[in-house]
Amino acid sequence: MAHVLVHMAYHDGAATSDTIARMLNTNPVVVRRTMAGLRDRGYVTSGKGPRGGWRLTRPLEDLTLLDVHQALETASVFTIGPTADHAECPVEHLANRAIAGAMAQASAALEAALARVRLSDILAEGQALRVAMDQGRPHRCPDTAVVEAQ
Amino acid sequence: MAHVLVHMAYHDGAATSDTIARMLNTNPVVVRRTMAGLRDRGYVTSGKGPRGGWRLTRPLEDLTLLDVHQALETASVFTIGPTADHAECPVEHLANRAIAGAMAQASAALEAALARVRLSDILAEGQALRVAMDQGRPHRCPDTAVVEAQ
DNA sequence: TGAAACGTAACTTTGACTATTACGATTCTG
DNA sequence: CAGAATCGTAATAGTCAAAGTTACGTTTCA
Repeated sequence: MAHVLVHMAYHDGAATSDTIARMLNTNPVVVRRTMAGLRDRGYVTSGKGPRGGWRLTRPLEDLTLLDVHQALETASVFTIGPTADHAECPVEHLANRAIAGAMAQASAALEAALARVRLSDILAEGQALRVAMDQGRPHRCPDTAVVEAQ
Repeated sequence: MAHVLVHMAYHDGAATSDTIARMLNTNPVVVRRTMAGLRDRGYVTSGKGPRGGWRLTRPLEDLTLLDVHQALETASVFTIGPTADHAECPVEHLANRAIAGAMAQASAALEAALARVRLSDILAEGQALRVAMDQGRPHRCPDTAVVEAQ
């Protein structure tokens, strides 16, 4: 999604779910479901009807990867974690607490790292690319020429 | 598994896959598959035949949660991560790099936190429990009386 | 020798996530 | 106003990896 938001910033007009779906090799309904999280937080707006679609409400400087992540987050970020096989076993309890503590530290580190990256920073490492996009020269995702065309 | 290893340390003789499976509410084959990772690293040994089963090869002081985690790790620890929808889109490339960087930092934090916890530390917070276990008074996982019995 | 264990391949089940279909509601344009 | 373009969302189906099962071979002890 970060990828999509960057494209949107350099794209005139709204981006339809259909267009974005092609960018992500997925389906417009999935895009709507996903973008809904961003809309709930006010980062984008959606419009119906012709000329409708999705628009950024703020510059890329004002969005961090953490913002995006939290807007989309559904479940835990980790594939591991404490279990509840025997909730009453005191050994398991203590083990779970130790593991949860480690995960909390990792989680905090992840959020801090994501918060450090503004979406505008993403292009910073690709100077040539940024210049091209600032000048309106269309950049295209392969196989989705539609996206930046128009 | 950390939970199981602690139990094993206070348990005379070997623990069979079947016994461990009951502790985890799972199946002996799954236990063997999982314990294999620990055996490969030399943290436990397995024996066949009567009196066979799993045994710790070292005291809990010499095992950290990181050791256990790395022994069992199969895939990524994260449920999120960079995609490869359009490998050739430079914007996606840069976005992926930024995300991968954040994940690497979180991953390092997780490993550091896990490394700080020795399995012997797990019982440290439950003094009364530790004393009971040190004195050989059987502690039992509910529904798995078998485990510490004998 | 026979029962107790592990080792492992093969197959099945489960569950979460993704994709699809369908249809209603809204909005723009001519 | 008609009609097409879009989003919103419920319901259903598909996908895939992890977990669970079954089956059977091998080893080891008494």
